[in-house]
This record gives sequence, structure tokens and C-alpha cells, in this order.
Amino acid sequence: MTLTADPAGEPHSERSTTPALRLRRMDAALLAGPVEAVAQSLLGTLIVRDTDAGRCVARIVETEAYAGPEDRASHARAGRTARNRVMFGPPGRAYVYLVYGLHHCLNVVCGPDGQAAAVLIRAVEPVEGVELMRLRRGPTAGPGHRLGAGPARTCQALDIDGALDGTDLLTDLQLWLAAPIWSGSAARLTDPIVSGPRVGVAYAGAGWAVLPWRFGITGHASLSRPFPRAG
DNA sequence: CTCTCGATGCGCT
DNA sequence: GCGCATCGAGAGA
Repeated sequence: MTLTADPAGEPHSERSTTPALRLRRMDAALLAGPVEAVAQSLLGTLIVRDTDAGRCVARIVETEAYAGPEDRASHARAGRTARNRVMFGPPGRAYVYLVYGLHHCLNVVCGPDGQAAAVLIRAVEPVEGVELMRLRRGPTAGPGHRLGAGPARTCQALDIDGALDGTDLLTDLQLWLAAPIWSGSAARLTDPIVSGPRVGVAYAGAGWAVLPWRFGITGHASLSRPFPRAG
């Protein structure tokens, strides 16, 4: 399925109104269950970013699951620390961290309060506010569908940084999660899902590094990078 | 297309 | 002090 909020994409007619993208706040129930299941459930849902500059809406097309201290690839592997404390909190919060000293990454905390688990948002497809996203990404950014093709690109396009760490994505007004709605009912992702090993976690050791906990919408143009064959 | 490398702040050992 | 859940530029095939 293709999601479009571009008014120009609709034939012009006198009584036609803008085919407004209708948004409904995400249900917390979607964030319950095993983190690798939640990571797949988040595919196709929307991130809404409202700032003074305007609204941006982006569709999640790629995720990675990170579990608790037992997961040697997870930031929770050393137990609860100042940086990862949000991961151990209630589901629905944003865990935002700085990586390589210059890039931010956004996670959606899931699982029960007190138990560390989070889903990294690895790539999004711009849906609304594409020009604003392009402005934030800078003049060297590629075509529109690549503006959110990576975890740090996603944060840059949506103006997400450490100040938003701990934000409640289920209730906040500036950064929140939504499900797309058509004809009054919630949309369901019908696209096939592809999986593969998580990116950049070789240090985690054989068991955890090869776990296929990276998920994407098969063949989507906004994926951060290709999935290995036979994923 | 692929590969290599530098930037850059800070959490953790 | 080491190394990172990354990106973009540049070189070479």
C-alpha cells in the first residue's frame, strides 16, 4: 500500500477538499509483547513531529529490536545507567541518544515498566512536510524518499535530539506516534516484511549479532540499506 | 557501484 | 582511554 498526503496528487475539482491525512494516536497495546514482534508492528505507523516551523509526518519503514541486559547488542547490556534509563521505564517513551559524537538515534521504548526493551527507528518515508525535512537535512541531501533513510537522517529530518529523550510518544504534542486511518478504520500493513541481522552490532558476539532483529517493508525505496539476501 | 576514512562527544571499563 | 545502534565525501574499479 502507498500512503500519500500530497494534495497535488489528487485530481482538481471544485468541491474536492484536501485529502487530509487523518491521524489517530497509537494505542499502547501495540507496544506490548516481545520486542521483536513490536518492531514489526511499528512498520507502517507514523511519526508526527510538530514544531513552530510546521508539521512533519513520516512513515516508519525500517526498525530494529533491542532487548534487555541479556541482549549483548543492546545499550541495556550494562544494566541501568544514566544514558539508557528511559529504556527501563514505561512503554511509549522516546529513548534518544547521541552516537559517534554527532548523530542522534530515536527508539520507541516498549515492554513492561522496569524491563528494558526498545525499537530503533532505522528509516522513515516522508509523508507530509517534505520541504521542511529537506531544509533540515541540508543542500546535500538526496531525493525526497531518502531524507529519512537512516536512523540519524530520520532524527535530523524531524529535528529530534537529546532534548526529546524521555518524551511520552503516546501523549506528547510535539513528537508522537500515530496510526494512519482510511475510511474510518485503522489501516493494517499488508506489505511483506523482510528481516535481517541488526546493523553495526558485530561486537555483540556470535549469538546476538546474527539474530534477525532488523525489519523492513520489503523493497521500500526509503530503507537505510539493502537487506542481505535470504534474510 | 564499492571501499576507506574522518568527524566528534561521551558513556563505560 | 577505547570505541561506538552513523553519515558523507572522495578514490578507484
